[in-house]
Amino acid sequence: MNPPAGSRPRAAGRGGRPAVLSRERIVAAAVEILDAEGLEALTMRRLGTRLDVAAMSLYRHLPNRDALLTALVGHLFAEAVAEPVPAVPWTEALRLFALAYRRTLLAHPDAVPLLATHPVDVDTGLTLLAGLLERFAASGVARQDALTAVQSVGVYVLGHALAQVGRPPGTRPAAPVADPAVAAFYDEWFEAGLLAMVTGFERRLTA
Amino acid sequence: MNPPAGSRPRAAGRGGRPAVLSRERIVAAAVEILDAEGLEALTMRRLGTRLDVAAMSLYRHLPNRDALLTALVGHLFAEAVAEPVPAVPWTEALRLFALAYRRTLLAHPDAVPLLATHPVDVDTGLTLLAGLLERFAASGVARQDALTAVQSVGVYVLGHALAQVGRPPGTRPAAPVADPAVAAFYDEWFEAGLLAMVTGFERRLTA
DNA sequence: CTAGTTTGTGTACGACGTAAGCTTACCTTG
DNA sequence: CAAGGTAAGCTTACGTCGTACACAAACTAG
Repeated sequence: MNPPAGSRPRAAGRGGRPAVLSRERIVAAAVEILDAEGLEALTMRRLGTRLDVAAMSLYRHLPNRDALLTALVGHLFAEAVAEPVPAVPWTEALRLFALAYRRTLLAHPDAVPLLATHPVDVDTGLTLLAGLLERFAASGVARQDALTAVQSVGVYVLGHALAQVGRPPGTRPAAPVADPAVAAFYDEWFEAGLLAMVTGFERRLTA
Repeated sequence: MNPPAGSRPRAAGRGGRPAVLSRERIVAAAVEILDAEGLEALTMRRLGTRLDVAAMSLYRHLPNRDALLTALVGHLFAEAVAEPVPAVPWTEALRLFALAYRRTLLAHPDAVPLLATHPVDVDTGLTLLAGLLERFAASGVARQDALTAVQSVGVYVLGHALAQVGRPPGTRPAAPVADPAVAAFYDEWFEAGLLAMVTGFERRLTA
């Protein structure tokens, strides 16, 4: 999926010093730091060190730290909904979306507050969700109603993940909630809320 | 509700310099700064200035900034669910909770990311929601099911508010979304998701 | 070789959270 | 009233953060 290590992203423009950095490389390194050490460790200097580069060099590719976080959010959201949507009824597709989104969020617990704070660009989001929206269209559900259902579920998944990964203060290790009983509790709660919402929409949107 | 301005919170202990500060006064000032100038402006120095006090004085009442934010969250959540719960069926009480919670969140848009990041202490939260939970009990709904429903709705409300107040970068004024068409869009979306969830739970929890 | 262009670097500034020790203003005891 | 105790607020200082600005390096085109 990546070019062989050692190759360099060739700029489109003509001359100039060859770039050792790129937006993607920066974002990927940011995700690694985030997963390994948490949000507080994700500073420009630390990220520079990780990439063997001065902190200021990052600003050639991103206008500021907030843009980095936004890019990171987009990256993770794309990862979450990357799988193609199978040809199933929209209720099932909606469930699959919720599960995949949640799986990604829980795989990157320290990113969840970022998803909450830096909303995914709406146009980008809708493009990524085109496959899902098509399942609604295939059943004759109006686009507006489909958007409402998808957004509502998305918002529920994010909110639920926030509740699950939220720790009192800055408890770092951010234990992956090794305790299986706790995990089961959240799983069941998640399922119940999701089921309620999906069946609620199903009743409303099917004639 | 407040003692006449000028009175000072008398400490319980014996001697000592009279306190001009108190946790409540600090939290109240923090809310004012947050509403007027946003989260970024809510620094310890700025808060000190607002209270005519050195920044370090705040640390006599709070261990660190994060504790301030947590206290602020608790304050707002309590404000949100302060109203007594009327003797209505749980489906209606659940709707009322959702509306009141959302109203508070939208009244303090810059606090929404904080609510997302600093979870309300669960025991405190359940105490504040006792009236609501009692409506479920009155209909014979098991406590566990009631908790699931309430938490699910709470999570949905918060997630929805995040989506509504979330701005691209650090767009400050944080316009109260003066545009009524935009507000109506979010209102309708909110209602649709809430209705789906409540009716979904209703079908499951009523024999 | 020279000029042009892009990328990475070094230095520096202002703001932040907050640790440590000092001062102030009250109460109690004599 | 004087002396001591004690809690609240203040001053100073440190380390870290994001990032502005001017410069050096590494390439391509002529």
